[in-house]
Amino acid sequence: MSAAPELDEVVAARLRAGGQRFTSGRRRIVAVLREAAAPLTIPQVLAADRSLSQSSAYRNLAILEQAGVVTRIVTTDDFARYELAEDLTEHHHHLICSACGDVTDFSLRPALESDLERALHNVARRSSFTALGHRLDLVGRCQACR
Amino acid sequence: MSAAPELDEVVAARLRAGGQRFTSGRRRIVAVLREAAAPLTIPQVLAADRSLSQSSAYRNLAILEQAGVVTRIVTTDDFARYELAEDLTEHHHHLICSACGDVTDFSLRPALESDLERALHNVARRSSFTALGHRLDLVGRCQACR
DNA sequence: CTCAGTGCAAAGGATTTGCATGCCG
DNA sequence: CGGCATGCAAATCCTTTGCACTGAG
Repeated sequence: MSAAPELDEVVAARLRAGGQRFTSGRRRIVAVLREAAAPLTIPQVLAADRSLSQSSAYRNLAILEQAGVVTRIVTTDDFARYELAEDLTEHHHHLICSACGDVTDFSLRPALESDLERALHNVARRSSFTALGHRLDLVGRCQACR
Repeated sequence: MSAAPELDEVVAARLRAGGQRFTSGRRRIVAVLREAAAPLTIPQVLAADRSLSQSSAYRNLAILEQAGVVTRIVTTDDFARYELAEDLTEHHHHLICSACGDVTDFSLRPALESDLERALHNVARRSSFTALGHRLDLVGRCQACR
């Protein structure tokens, strides 16, 4: 056991709000994602905790996503990746390798970030969209795929 | 409106550069994408031009992507979407509906856009990544999905 | 003629689902 | 006890591929 006992509480609360339980399988998934430095594919999640079963992992990640606990991202390969929701960690962006689909995190200068935020708010207001958030990815080649 | 005959020439040139031909099937796909206001799924492309066959559409879009003529994007649903490459149109961003996966285009104030560009360049330089471009999406709900 | 491009049908593969069983509340 | 969660295996469905044929050069 380690850090952030509060994370578990927030997660439990969000699940409860959706009429869902914070079962041990879901707990283990959240634990894996918390330790990860970047979004993980489901095979990676399964590899990180062999006691998880594939179908339950898929099912539980879908439920955790609905509960607003995790976010699903899709890059260039055939695997979806999951990470903890931004408000459970910190706002950040992704460096995506266009060759292998792998992902690394990065952040922007706060000043620029808030300019961006403001501009996007205006865009959303002018459109018929209800904005929920934004996503900024830097696309390139990772060292391995260079 | 009519036409940009020059678009065809650029496309032909890029295909030739990769040792590929600009066949009629590929020509029809490019025509469909040129008319579209937003990225299209392959079913949408096929519906727009019934003379296209599914497997060739998949194959040709993959080839057009390699040739740098189109870009493949993935949103939240199960369908990949394609649009003409940015340098064949104009740099723009996407409003993505998190419910149905549909996409609309938008642009940013040029000043902000270039600040962003600069910042991302720095990020890339500091990482072990070779930057190829960036992607900024606004995620929300479209009018239809609420 | 040759070989890339095409279309059909069948295969591939990540993700989803049916069903019987186990466990939390 | 009742119902949701789980795990296995089978089904789903977008996408890819094998193969025979056609057409451009």
